[in-house]
Amino acid sequence: METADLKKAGLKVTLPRMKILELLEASTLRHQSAEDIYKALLAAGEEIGLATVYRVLTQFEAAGLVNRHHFEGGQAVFELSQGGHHDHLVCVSCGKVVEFMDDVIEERQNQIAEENGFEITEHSMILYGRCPDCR
Amino acid sequence: METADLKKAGLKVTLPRMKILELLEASTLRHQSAEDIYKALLAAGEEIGLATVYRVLTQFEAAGLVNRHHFEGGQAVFELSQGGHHDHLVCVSCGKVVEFMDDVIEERQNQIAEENGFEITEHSMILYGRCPDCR
DNA sequence: AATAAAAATGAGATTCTTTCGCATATGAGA
DNA sequence: TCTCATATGCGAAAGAATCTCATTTTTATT
Repeated sequence: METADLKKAGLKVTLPRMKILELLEASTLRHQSAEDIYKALLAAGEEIGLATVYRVLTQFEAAGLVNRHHFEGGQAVFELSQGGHHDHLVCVSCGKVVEFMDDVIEERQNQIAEENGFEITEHSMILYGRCPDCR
Repeated sequence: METADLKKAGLKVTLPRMKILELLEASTLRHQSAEDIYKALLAAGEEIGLATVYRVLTQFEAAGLVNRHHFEGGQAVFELSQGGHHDHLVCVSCGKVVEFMDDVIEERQNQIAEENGFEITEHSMILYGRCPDCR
């Protein structure tokens, strides 16, 4: 991913946007809050305001570059939207996040929506528990 | 449900707690925010503070009397926890909420948790879309 | 029924996350 | 390089939920 992706998304190529995109790509943590990203940028010597981080992430989300999730407890987290749709397993103890995708569940969801006459726009499915390391 | 349920839950029988419980039972809306409840109480002539509403709902949740859900966009909503576990279909247009329960999905969730070595404590599954009336 | 101790309430202050407003700075095209 | 639309940074503001603490209400006891 690079500047071309920003242009393609109809976004001007600005320094904050590039830096945030780079950080998302370089980071080992796939799920980060706006504040995490803000602090990481600060630590890297980039002086980008928190409001800008929020704004840019929201734009990235609208452009389909990132996804936003509301895991329980406070801040939203953002992840680069590479690799298609998936759901999450979140460790309530250490915060580890595992992504998964299950066709059976996806299919049942559609079926349930249909049975109720709903036209699904999106869904949020998060399993909370204790990961192997924390049990 | 009545005062006995409060005692059973280890909660003193106070006027705010009784009124809130009554309201939850009497209301046609099964999913309400703390503020909704606060306003409904006000409208009914009960002078119960918002902080108390939050406190009481949190206690009810801990006691298993109500469930709290974070649908997207703002406030948490609360529902009387009668009728066992279920998930939700939420209309993004009118806010209507439909409850559902699917054994296939529940089973797959457990399986996925197991495959990943997780011990599930809870889960949140919400399908967003447009309901029949809003399509 | 009266009383004392423990617990709950109300009001406002406070925290936390996110957004907004506006003056200044920056990027893209001429 | 110049111009203009757009983006940024900062502080203010909004929204949701919690906390503090003086006061009131319960419950248990007499």
